[in-house]
Order: sequence, then structure tokens, then C-alpha cells
Amino acid sequence: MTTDIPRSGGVQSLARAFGVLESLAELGGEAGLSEIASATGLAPGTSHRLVRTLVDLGYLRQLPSRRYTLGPKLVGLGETAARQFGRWAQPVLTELVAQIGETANLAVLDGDQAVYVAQVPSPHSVRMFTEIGRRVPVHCTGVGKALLSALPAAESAAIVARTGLPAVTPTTITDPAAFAAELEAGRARGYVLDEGEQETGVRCVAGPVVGPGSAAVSVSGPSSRMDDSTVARIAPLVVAAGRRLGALLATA
Amino acid sequence: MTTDIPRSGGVQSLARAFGVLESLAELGGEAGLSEIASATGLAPGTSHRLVRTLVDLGYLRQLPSRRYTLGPKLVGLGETAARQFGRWAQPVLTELVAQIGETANLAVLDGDQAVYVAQVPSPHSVRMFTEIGRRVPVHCTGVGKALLSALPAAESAAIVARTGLPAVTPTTITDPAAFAAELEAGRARGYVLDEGEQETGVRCVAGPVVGPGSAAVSVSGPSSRMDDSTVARIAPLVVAAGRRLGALLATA
DNA sequence: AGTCGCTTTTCCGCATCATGGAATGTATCG
DNA sequence: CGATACATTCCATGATGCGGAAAAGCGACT
Repeated sequence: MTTDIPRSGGVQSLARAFGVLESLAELGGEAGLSEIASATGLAPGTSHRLVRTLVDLGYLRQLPSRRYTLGPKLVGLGETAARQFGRWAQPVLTELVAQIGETANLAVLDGDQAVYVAQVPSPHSVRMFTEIGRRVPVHCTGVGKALLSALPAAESAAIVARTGLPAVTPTTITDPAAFAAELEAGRARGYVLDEGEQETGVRCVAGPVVGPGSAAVSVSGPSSRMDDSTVARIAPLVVAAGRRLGALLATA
Repeated sequence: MTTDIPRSGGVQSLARAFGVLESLAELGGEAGLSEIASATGLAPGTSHRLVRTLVDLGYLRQLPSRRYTLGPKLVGLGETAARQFGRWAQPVLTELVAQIGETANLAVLDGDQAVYVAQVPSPHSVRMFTEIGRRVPVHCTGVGKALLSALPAAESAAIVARTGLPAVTPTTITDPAAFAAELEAGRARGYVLDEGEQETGVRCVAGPVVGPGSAAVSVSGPSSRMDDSTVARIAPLVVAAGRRLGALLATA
């Protein structure tokens, strides 16, 4: 079921081992050996050896029920990876916060969800609260819609078809046609808005990071401070930041 | 140099590949191929092949400067792993919060730091703010000291020797002898206290999770609500929760 | 510009190492 | 209590990853 295609020119035991990890993640983070074997298409003996190695290394844990879960070392690695992304993005996000005064975020597309990988909080005491590493749906967040708007229409449509458009707040867009129009509008003007679609009272301006890989920047804050004129003022800044981050991604 | 060589029967290309990932993390998240090769003790050709495979899989990214960084897929895996920990711990933490009314956390030891893997926030609006996946020093946090107190004295001493005891707030313990005594006291009574040692105005009660692997539970809140009688009341509850979590870890 | 030294990347023959099917042991179900 | 399904171990086979060495880029230094 994984989108993995065992392809040429690499260490294949590695590809298979990571296939195991991803299958485990897709199976809800916990699975028995046979589930893993059938999900990855590997022979029982082979998957057992891989799994056993991963357990020895601390990246998987075996429960007394003989089932397997993702291990603690993955948490640490993931955190370091997120911090890494944060490092090069930090200056640009910091400048955004200085110009705008609201929290700035960077997110990447992973699977069918957006993952926040960097964040610079606003100086205000009442501020948005986004955990680094947090995964959010694409259809009701600024970064999510920005990510989709930068994708070929066919790909974004495929993602939306898989995830659906569940209502999270009263303003969440739930009509497929309206959502497609929203993406098209975003594509045309270069940025998208989130009008409390994920959390009531939160307004968000987001733009794509142009470059290799899918990423997006956003600035979000309480509606009380994010009036229309403010949004109009900051939209170009967000777009510029997206462009600058894309350039960094390609050059750094 | 820090990576061991687990010689006992497993897939060795896997052990080496994860050695590469960990070396990269230790090198600050960004490194050239030769740095990786010397850090892992592998031949240049070998490490290049491993690194190349990891790049193809999306777990590493190669910068235009030909250096390597941890890739976005690791962020997603780490998040799923953290969420996984949260799942089985959630009921116990939720009960703690119901009994006590303050935020409850679960952390594991990874390397020389503590990583928060689960959290149930308190119902109060003024509450502690801990990101899942966040790494904190061991010497100035409740969970950190609880983790150390459950370790053999030699191991905890080795960790403290590596990290040192930098002052974070005025109440941070910076004297090695005093810190050793603090750990010993915690070991004796079964729980430890954090008296604003990491953040002023925050008091925290933490206890070890007895079982395989190193983990710890904590309850933390503002000093205004965490007076001495409250602490006395909740300490046994935290200890009991630690025991229950340990049992779950061994049985679930 | 020219040269030198370094790091990264590719190549290839050899032996190691991972492979997967079948056999054994162990929990779970009827 | 018997039967089934699952997890785990074993082993001969050959495919696969290994690492030394050479080629290609890149940067520095004169």
C-alpha cells in the first residue's frame, strides 16, 4: 500500500527497512509482524530480520504482545531534523516577525499532510501556538492550501480526494468546487488566506516556497489584530519571504 | 566516534545507515561526506552509497553545496513515533490531570537529553506550555532529574559530566555535589521536585517510570497553585502513575 | 592563469551478507 | 483439548553490498 517503488541504484535492505518504518506509521504506529510483512510485500523471515535489527538499534520497540511500535530514537531524530530545517529558515522568519509582529511558520508537505518544521513566535503575549513537528490537514490551513496551490492541479486534487474536506470550524471550506476555486484564486494572486478555517478567531496569510520540494510560509494571528488592511499590507511580505526561502533552498 | 557497533546478528548495512543519521545529528545536522565517513569509521565509498540511498528515499537532503542534512521524512516519522508513545500513556496522564488539575507530561531519555513524548494539558487557561518532541536538559527539569535518579549512579554521573550544570534560572542547581545529593534524595523518596529550575515560577513534581527503558512522568504548574500542601498531596499520585505506566510498558 | 591538494563520486572484482522458503516453537481461537 | 495462525529460527544459495583505488570536481594558494 505504500507508495514505495523498489528502484534501481541503492542499498535495497535500507529501502526495505524504511518501508517497514513507513508501513508501521501508516498502520497506526502499531502492528504485528505479519501485518508488516504483507504491507511491505516482504517474506516473513526477511521482515522479521529487518524488524529485529531495528529493535536492537532502538528505532522500534517490541511490546510484550509481540507487536511492534515506533521507537523513541525516532522521536529524537525527527526533532533534530525539524530543528535543522528551522536553522536556515530562521533568519527569514525572524525578519517576517519583525516586519509584521505576528507568528511566522514554515511547513512542508509529507504524505497528505502538512508538517510544521520551523516557527518564530510573535512578541505578543496572546499568540498562536503551533508545535514544531505537528501535522495538520491541508484543506483547512493556510500552509496547507499554499502547498496545494503550488502543486499541479492533478496532484492537489488527488490529495483532496484522499483526505476529503471535513469541517473543523464553521468557516471550513467543505465544497470541492469551492475549494478548487479557492486554490485557483490563491495560485493567481500568489498567496492564500485562512479565515478561521482550522481554528475560530485565527486569521492566516500563507504563500508557497518556490523551489524544489514542497514548502510554504505563513503568518498567523488573532482576527482582532489581523484586519483587512493588515492582511493587505503583509501579503506581499509573505510572498517575498516565500521566494527568498525558495532561493535559499536552492542555493544554501 | 560516539556510535557503537552493534555486532550481534542483525542487518549491518542498516546499523551503518542509522549510524550515519545519528552522526549527522551529532554533527549539528549538516555535514560533508568526509565528515560523515570519519565520524562513522566507514570507507568513503561505502558511506557515499549509504548516503546516496538515504537521499533517494527522502530521509536525507543534499544541499547544492554538496553537503548533507537530515530530510523532511524524518520529521514525519518522528512525529508519528511521538504520537504513538502518547497513545498508550494518554489514559494514565488524563487521569492524573483529572485528579490534580495540572498539566501532566511523559518524557524519555534520548542521548543526554530528555524528550517529551506525551502531554495532557491542564484545564486551566494559565497553563504550562510544553511541546511534544521538545528536548530539554536533564539537570534542570523534573523529568530529567527523575530519569537520572532511576539510572545507576555511574551512568547519571557520566551524563552530568558531559552536559555540565549550566544555570538557567537563579534556582538551577549548579553545584555537582548538591546535584548528586538531590538525585539521591529523589531516589530515596521516589520522586523529585523542580523548583523553578528551568523556568521561574514553575513548580514540578516528577517520578520515574519503573520498567524497561528510561522514562519519567511529571506534573507541573505555576507556583501560585502548586503550594507545599498541594505538592504533598500529588507526589504519591505521580509516583503511582509512574508505576502504572511502567507496568503498561511491560504488559501492553 | 596555472598548479596543487582536497573532497566527492564512480567503478569493479571478490566474498560477505542478506535472502526467503521451510521447519520449529508459541499464543489464540473454537 | 485440538487446531489454526502467528512469530521465530535455521540454512544453503547467490545476489548484493563492500571497500580499495582511480576518476572527476572544486577550491585554494602562488
